[in-house]
Amino acid sequence: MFEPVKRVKTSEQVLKQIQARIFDGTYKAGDRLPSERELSLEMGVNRNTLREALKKLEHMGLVITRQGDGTRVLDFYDNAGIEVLGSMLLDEAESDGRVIDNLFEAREMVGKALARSAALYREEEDLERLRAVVEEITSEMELQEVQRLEYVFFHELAVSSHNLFYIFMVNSIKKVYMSFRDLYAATSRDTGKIQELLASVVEAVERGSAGDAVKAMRKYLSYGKRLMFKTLKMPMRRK
Amino acid sequence: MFEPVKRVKTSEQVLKQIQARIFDGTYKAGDRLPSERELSLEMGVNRNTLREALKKLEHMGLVITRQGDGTRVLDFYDNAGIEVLGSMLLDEAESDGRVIDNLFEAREMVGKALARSAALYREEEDLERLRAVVEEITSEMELQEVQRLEYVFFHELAVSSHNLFYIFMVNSIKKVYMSFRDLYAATSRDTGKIQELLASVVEAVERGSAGDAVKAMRKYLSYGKRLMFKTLKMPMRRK
DNA sequence: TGTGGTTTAATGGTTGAACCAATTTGAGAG
DNA sequence: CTCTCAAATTGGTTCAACCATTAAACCACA
Repeated sequence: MFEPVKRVKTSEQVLKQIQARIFDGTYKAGDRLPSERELSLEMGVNRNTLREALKKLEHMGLVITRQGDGTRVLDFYDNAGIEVLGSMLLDEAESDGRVIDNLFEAREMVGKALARSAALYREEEDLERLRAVVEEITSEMELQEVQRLEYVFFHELAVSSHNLFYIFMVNSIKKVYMSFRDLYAATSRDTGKIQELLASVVEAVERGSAGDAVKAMRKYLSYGKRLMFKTLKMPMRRK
Repeated sequence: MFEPVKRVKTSEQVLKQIQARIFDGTYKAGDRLPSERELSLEMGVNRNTLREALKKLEHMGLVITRQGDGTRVLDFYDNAGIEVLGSMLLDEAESDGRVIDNLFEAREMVGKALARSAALYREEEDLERLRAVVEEITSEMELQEVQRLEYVFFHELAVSSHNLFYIFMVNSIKKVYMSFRDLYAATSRDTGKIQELLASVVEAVERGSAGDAVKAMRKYLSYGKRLMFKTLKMPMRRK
């Protein structure tokens, strides 16, 4: 199976370069970046293209731009939004396992919250969609497809909770996970077991039992976590 | 006390206009926006300026742009990231209280997770910073300043958890809350009580007792929630 | 001495026109 | 009906110029 050729836009390459310098500390918090005219000249791109990259950095909370002054680097611990985590994973400067560990802890927190809230607030139509997703999982599927359905399941849980915050948060998280999709997809899984675990979540949600839904979710989460850490040959270090 | 004068960039106004049309359904999911040349002409701005706005919309997950094809509207329930919630609040089309309710439920979930994780993983230096924030709260303070410190407290809790995901998530949430800062700041509060409630969270975190930290956090959260709903003259509808 | 006004230089914001590159469309060949 | 390829459409990039804001230097005056 071939991978689709990825065309990289110029502005995207520019973005990555500046971003890398922020993450590795070349540009520190408080520093002022060279002027747009200088930067564009140095990188050999047009000022408009460079500006596109700067705008995205600003939106991510990595820099702040003020007309007449310049573009300054922000402390990303204080300002960066959740989508930055994906970029950091790709730069893999922090890939000592700490970030992965962090992600799995968050996954647990979010998963439980979704299960609980869905059990409390789901409507009839929600149940149908949840069941449909679980039944769609088959053993002949490619791993990437199973993974996609697991995301859809989380999304449908969020929708079932009827909480806009949860819905958008799941979307944000999905983008982060997409960054290390390959790694995740390399983890072998028993699709039958996954289907079974998710089905029991749906069952509890259907009964409206928040406690059982959380328990079922925990089982599913720990199964995935165990497999992942085994694949990574990484110890589960956190409590 | 004066408010700083807000200068609105052209591209920002363009952004708002298109965004509004997406939220109110004028542009539906799947629709193709008019071409950049058309839109810029119609709005009376330069194509580059318009493109800046489109780029931001794309980054938010509201549209997708493909060279040669065009710019298409996405279903924001499936694609929008968490930062969109702020924009939706401002457009206040959904301000029937539902979103506020959603936010408070999420606030509870996040708050507890932070308290628990901080109690488990905090270091000595973290405690000092947490204490410092709590002590900084005084009764003579303006409400906006108290509010800022409450955000700082959450941020420091996230830092204490040593979980990058939590840190960035708090940053994202902060941006959402900033959108309805005025409303939040209009809620009268007993700063002494707040200080006391937060202090007991710190105390539990210091002892490393996750259970107590969560309990203390719950007290603090429900105090703020009660006040807010009273101010809004809104019933707490959700379970 | 310092307070406020003015000038100047640097920086980002916006504009306009032109051309490049990807995609879609549809007429025409087979 | 299907395939091919040229044309039209759309976003991506470049170039050059000018506008708006900011900060710093300088100056006048009390």
